[in-house]
Amino acid sequence: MTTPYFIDVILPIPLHKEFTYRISETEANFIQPGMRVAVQFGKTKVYAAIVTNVHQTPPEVYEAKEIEHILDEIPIVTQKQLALWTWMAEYYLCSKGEVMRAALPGAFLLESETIINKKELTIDESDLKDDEFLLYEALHYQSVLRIQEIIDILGKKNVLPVIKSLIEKGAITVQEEIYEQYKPKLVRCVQLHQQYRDEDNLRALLDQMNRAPKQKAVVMHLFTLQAKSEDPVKVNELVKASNTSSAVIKALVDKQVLEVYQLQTDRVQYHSDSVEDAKQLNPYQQKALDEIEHSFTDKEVCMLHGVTSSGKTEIYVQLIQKVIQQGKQVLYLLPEIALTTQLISRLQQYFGEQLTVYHSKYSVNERVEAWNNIRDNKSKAQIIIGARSAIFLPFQDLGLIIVDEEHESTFKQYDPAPRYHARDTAIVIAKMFGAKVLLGSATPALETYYNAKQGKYALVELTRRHGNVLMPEINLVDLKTKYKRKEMTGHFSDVLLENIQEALKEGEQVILFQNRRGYSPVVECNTCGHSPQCPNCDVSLTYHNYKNQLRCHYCGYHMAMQQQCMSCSSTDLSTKGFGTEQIEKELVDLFPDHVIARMDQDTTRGKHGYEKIINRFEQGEVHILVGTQMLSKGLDFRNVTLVGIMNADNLLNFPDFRAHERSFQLIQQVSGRAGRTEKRGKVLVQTYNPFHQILQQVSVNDYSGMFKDQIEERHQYKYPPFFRLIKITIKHKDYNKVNNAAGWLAKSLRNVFKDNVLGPEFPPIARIRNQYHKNILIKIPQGQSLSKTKAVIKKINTTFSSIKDFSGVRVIYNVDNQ
DNA sequence: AGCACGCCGACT
DNA sequence: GTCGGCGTGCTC
Repeated sequence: MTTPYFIDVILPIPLHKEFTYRISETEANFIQPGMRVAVQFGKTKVYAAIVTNVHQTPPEVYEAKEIEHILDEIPIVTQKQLALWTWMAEYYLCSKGEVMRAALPGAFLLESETIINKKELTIDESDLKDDEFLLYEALHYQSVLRIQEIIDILGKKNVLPVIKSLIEKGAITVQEEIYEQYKPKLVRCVQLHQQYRDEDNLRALLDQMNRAPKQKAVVMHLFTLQAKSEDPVKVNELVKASNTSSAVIKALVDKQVLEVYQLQTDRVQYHSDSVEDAKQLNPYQQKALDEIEHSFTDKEVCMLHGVTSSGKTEIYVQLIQKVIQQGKQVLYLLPEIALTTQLISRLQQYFGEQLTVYHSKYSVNERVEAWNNIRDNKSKAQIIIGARSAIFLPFQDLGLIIVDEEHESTFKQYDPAPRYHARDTAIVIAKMFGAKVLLGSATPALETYYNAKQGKYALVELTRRHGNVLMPEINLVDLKTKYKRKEMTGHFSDVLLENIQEALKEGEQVILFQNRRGYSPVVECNTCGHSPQCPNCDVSLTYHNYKNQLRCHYCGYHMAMQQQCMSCSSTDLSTKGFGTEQIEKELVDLFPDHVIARMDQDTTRGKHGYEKIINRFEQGEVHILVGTQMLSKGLDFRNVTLVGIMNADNLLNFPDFRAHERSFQLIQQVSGRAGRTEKRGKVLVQTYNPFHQILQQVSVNDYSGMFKDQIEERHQYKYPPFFRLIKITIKHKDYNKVNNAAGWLAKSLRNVFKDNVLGPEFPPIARIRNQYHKNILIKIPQGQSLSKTKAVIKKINTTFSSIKDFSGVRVIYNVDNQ
């Protein structure tokens, strides 16, 4: 009598529980937590599940299914990762399955597909209906069919009844085929056939080959290559070295002189010829480095507040070097990896092959290889650089995490769950490993700076720009007076134009920032005031001049630009507001002799969209670059002396409690692009509110003033860092359902949390993709238990989902909503 | 989340 | 009469 064994697994679905499957004793001896098993779930689906626990406790109320098979030889997920997943699911109010989906490279998740086979025995065909016969016939020609093929053959969507009926009649069988996406990359290598390892045979061969000089040359080259290194000789290496065609090689293989074999190789390869020594730090950098290292003796986290181009990267390099010398891994998090090719190549120069870049745009196979290298703590995976999802990698022995530009909001995942913040999660991971965290920014997030000021984190400040370059001079331009005095040309003030002219004359480059893409956000009828709306979302359509289209930036809906008002047929239409496209057009007219480029979502589509534009600008091909947010990210252009911000007001007026902080950060970051060499850069900020506190503070680089004001406001209005936030979004296509559901939820929450529940309120855009939205905000004071709060929310959510009226209503929890 | 099951209106 | 619409409920 054998005792049964069971495993608990995480499935990649948004269900808040684990599932139990039965395994054999042999399997139980083999399976470890962190391995993948293929399991059937429900009637049809097969998933790759992650084992969390092997045990002998049978489930009480149901019969556990057996697993299909084991997918891994060794765990692909570490114990620490499993612990992290648990923490994330708990903290960010989502399921472990959702965390799993976000954490694993796509190739680790199985895809399954139903395939249909014909049975051997023949059946009475007259017994079949038309559709059934059609399918049965098709199987005579093709022994295996997939669901999609059957849909095509029968020309209708719902083919399952036909399949089911055929199974009953004994004509076909179905099976679920699972396949792994990951295929190791193989290279063809070549060696001399065994029989010629013997010297006599070899001599005979070479004599005999005198009549085939080409073939002989190949063999001789093979010897040279083998002599050069121990590594296996690749077929294409040999072809290249002996300067022949693969036909010659093939002939030699056919003659059994050579033999070809397959070898597994790493796709992720680096070729760095020279590894540079790290640069010598200047005294200020050295001092900062010493302070950081000292702080790590008693603090886990250190904030490095260093003004733009103060040389934070060199400090990171020094720290990284010390950590990898101890044999520990380093994680370097960046807000957006596509925009940081400059930084990556710099790090590659220092660390060469020890650096692994983890990129969501890499192929599934490349990501699996990076994952395995990190899990195996290979020497080429000592430093891992990546965007937020890199926190999910299977680190073995992490010593340091650097979060560069830690204030960036892209570190927070918005959709889908888990809605995690990579900076905050990084701190949790570091704790697990006993590793240190360095947060770097020129404009720290208020929360972070507050934590540093409170002594929770160490604080190191670096106020000197590298090479003593001066901070750019920031001037505010009052648009109101400029318009009144008719000193505007399009959207350009005379001051801005003069400065552009001057810069161009000096052969310098200019960056112009406008935080809105498209040509013009609103088209309005001058007769009736009507403006075209998106049919799926509650927004006006944006006019894009280049394609002569009206587009919705929320759902992608687009239509041709209308010549007449859709409401009153008047042809008197005008445009309101402006975007990057319009700025670009105005520039082309104003500076016909100069090259102007635009960088925004519309122009950077495609794989190397960013790089192309950035390269052109770097090479000096482009004189003026117009763009959105994207421009603010760590680009290092030597020749830019002027930065213009076309309109600061639409940043400041954003309806969000972080709008002011964000505006400060953004303007400061964009300004940082100006004057990175001896010549002092200049920044012109056009605004209707030159006396706005934030703009005043930006103009004199007064971060601490901004911090003081903003933190005061946060305190007064009960926002982070004093209160934690959980935003709840209720979504459904039915307006009334959203209203009722949100009302019910808010009322239940208010019973417990009283005044700390805000809303429900419709967001500024209440309908997106035909779904109505309504938000509730929960504020959690310091001292109120987070876990208890979340337990209450979970309980209310359970009750909510059991109410029939609210079925189909989606409720989204966003913890620490940004 | 999927996906099957089950019950009601538009067509061969 | 079927096809296919999407509401409901379950998944070890």
